[in-house]
Amino acid sequence: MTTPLRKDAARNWQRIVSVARDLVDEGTPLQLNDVARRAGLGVGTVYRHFATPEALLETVAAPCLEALAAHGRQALTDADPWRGLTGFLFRTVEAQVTDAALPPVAAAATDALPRTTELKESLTSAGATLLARARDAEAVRSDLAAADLVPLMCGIAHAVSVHGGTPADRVETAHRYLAAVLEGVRTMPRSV
Amino acid sequence: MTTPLRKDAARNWQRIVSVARDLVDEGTPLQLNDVARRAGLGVGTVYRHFATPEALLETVAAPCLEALAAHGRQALTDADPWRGLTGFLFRTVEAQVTDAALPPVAAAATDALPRTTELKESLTSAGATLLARARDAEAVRSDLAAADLVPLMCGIAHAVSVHGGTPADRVETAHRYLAAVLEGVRTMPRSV
Amino acid sequence: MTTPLRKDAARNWQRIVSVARDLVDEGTPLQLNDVARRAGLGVGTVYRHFATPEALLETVAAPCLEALAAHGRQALTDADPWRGLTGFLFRTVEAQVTDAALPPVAAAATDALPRTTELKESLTSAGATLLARARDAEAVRSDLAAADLVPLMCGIAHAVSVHGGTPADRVETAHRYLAAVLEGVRTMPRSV
Amino acid sequence: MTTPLRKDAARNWQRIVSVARDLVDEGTPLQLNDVARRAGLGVGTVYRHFATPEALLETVAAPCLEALAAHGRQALTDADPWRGLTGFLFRTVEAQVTDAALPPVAAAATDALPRTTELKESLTSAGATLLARARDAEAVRSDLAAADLVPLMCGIAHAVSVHGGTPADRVETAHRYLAAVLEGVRTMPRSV
DNA sequence: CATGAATGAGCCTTCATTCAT
DNA sequence: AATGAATGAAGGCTCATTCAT
Repeated sequence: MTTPLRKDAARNWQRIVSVARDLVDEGTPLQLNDVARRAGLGVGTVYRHFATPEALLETVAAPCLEALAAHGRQALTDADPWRGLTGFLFRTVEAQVTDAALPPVAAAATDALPRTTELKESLTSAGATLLARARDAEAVRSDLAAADLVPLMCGIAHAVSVHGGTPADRVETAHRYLAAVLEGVRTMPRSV
Repeated sequence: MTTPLRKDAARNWQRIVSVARDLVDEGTPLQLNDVARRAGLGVGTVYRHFATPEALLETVAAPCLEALAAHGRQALTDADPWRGLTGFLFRTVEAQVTDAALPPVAAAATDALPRTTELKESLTSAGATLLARARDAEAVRSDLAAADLVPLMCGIAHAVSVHGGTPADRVETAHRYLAAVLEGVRTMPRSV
Repeated sequence: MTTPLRKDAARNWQRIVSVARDLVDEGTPLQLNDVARRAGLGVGTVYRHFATPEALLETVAAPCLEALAAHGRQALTDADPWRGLTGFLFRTVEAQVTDAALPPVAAAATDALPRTTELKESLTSAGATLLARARDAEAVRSDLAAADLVPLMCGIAHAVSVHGGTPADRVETAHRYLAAVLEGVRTMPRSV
Repeated sequence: MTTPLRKDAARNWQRIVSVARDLVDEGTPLQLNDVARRAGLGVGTVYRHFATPEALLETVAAPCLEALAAHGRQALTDADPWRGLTGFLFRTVEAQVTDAALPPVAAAATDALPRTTELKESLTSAGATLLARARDAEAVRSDLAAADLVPLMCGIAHAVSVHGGTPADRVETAHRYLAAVLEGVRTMPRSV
């Protein structure tokens, strides 16, 4: 994709992202100066790699977005449209409540990195296709639009964080909330 | 409740709250210095009345919370438990997407003012009672807990804000999302 | 003019201006943080009084501009138009080479403080009137425009600073340069 | 003079100077990092060729200084000492208001490159000789010293920049100002 | 009670220069 | 010779909060 970094630069890049990951995990707001200090690097180095906190956050979130996108592609091969859609959405909310880097990236209207935009578009389009298939199979009510999927996932993630609890609780809560929403938008009575 | 304010103090209190309301409405972050300047008062005066920005925000949100609480009390008198519950929840989400002061207050784990805690408890308990009645009437699935109501309302409000749109759009979107969730938690065969 | 400052605020204001005066005199660039440190005040205090370095510099320059403006008004009463004009211009260049705060303020296209604009306009208009009188008395060539006076004063001041020398030298050099220019723009052969 | 550069090094040198010329022309401050980026070269390469921004600026200014020096030599051959002197000075101010690289180089008390010092000395000495001849011919007042020529040219250029206007205006203004000064230092009764 | 000046930690960002690759 | 990553001092500015008047 991009020019490969020099070995030492790559090591610093990794160190920065790793420190940022830790900060995100402990709920500390990402501040580039702070990251630099913790990584034992000059501020300038951090700024060279990541022009803004958002760019760094998106980089931290990227692997998880990649994994979701991969899952999205795979879900499209599912023979059962409903199962494909719901499986994808469960994974998505799980990711959102599990990885603190995701919610702000998912909710942001504009992205700092083109790669983030690509990934988000990939996810959006996977969701849209999965939804269209489920609708074609008459498994989903017609008043659920593709444009509602991202907001709903963000909403559920937010609901979970308001609910609180341990990480394990949170995953379980996310499942319950998503199940309720899915129950509300599916066509046929069936068990999830 | 509290010691009545001297007339001039009361006027200042009003002026501060009114300025804060305007700031909230225009999406400006509440800064007490800023409020003081716009109100034509000294910072100290503002601090005397409101120890923190949160306290001021809660004061701004209070009337709306009062109204919701009143509606909650009234909903308890509804002969139809399902209608009572859903009416209350629709009002609640409407308020959240309509008044920018509410979402942060609703989602906060701790309150700056005792009055806010009272009001939130009042709402929570109204919701719990309405839910219990609906469940007793077998209108609602048993896996929806009282502790889920607030998170779900916050989640829907957040989903709406991610979705975006004009204020009117937002109300409509909030209705759709709440309708989906309610559809997912009700017991009876759907009517739409 | 403006609301009188509280006594302590006035003392800080004075201290800031005085520190700034010293910095200007020793040729140090005006930096508000620096001023704050030297004045033993918080940065915020300096920023409260002077929003930008330019505002502070203009404040430092103001007394000198006031004095020039006063001289300008007095020069208008001189019975000899040529003497009025040249006296005013000599004072002006003297000030420019004597007070390091003046050249940047005089050359700036836009001012930070309204008061500065007023003073500069006052000087400009005094110069214009003095020039018009001298021209009416046929003491000055008609191709010297009012709009040339400020540039010429700035130019002479700059020439002097390029020439260098002790402060006393500089005043003398300024006189020589101005004398040459005046010799070039006057109508009648006469000694300055 | 210097060791001849390898062909690629020479190409880089050219590229750097050319980029710097563009930056100067568009009024952008010369920053070596910036130059490197625009030239598609490493910073190190730029630093190898030009140790400081001043050295680069002087290199950019050099051709123009060379041309002036050449004109100075030629002016010495003019049969009319006054015409030789004034022609030289007109050229000089024109260059100063036309080429943004010159004023800072001309006004600097110390040079980064020996070559610059040579060129400036060449110009200074040409001016001194032209002035001496004009004085010998009694075309110029005796109180104008050789050491005044550079300051006066710099002063006029500065006056022009304070006056402002389009490039064409500026040349015309420069002519007027120089004409006034010359008028003030010449011995003969005026013709203009 | 009201005032608003003062505080200063804290964050952001730039850029001249060095030096490992 | 060329590269460009790294450095980190330096400067800019904001804002929540205190406290003398």
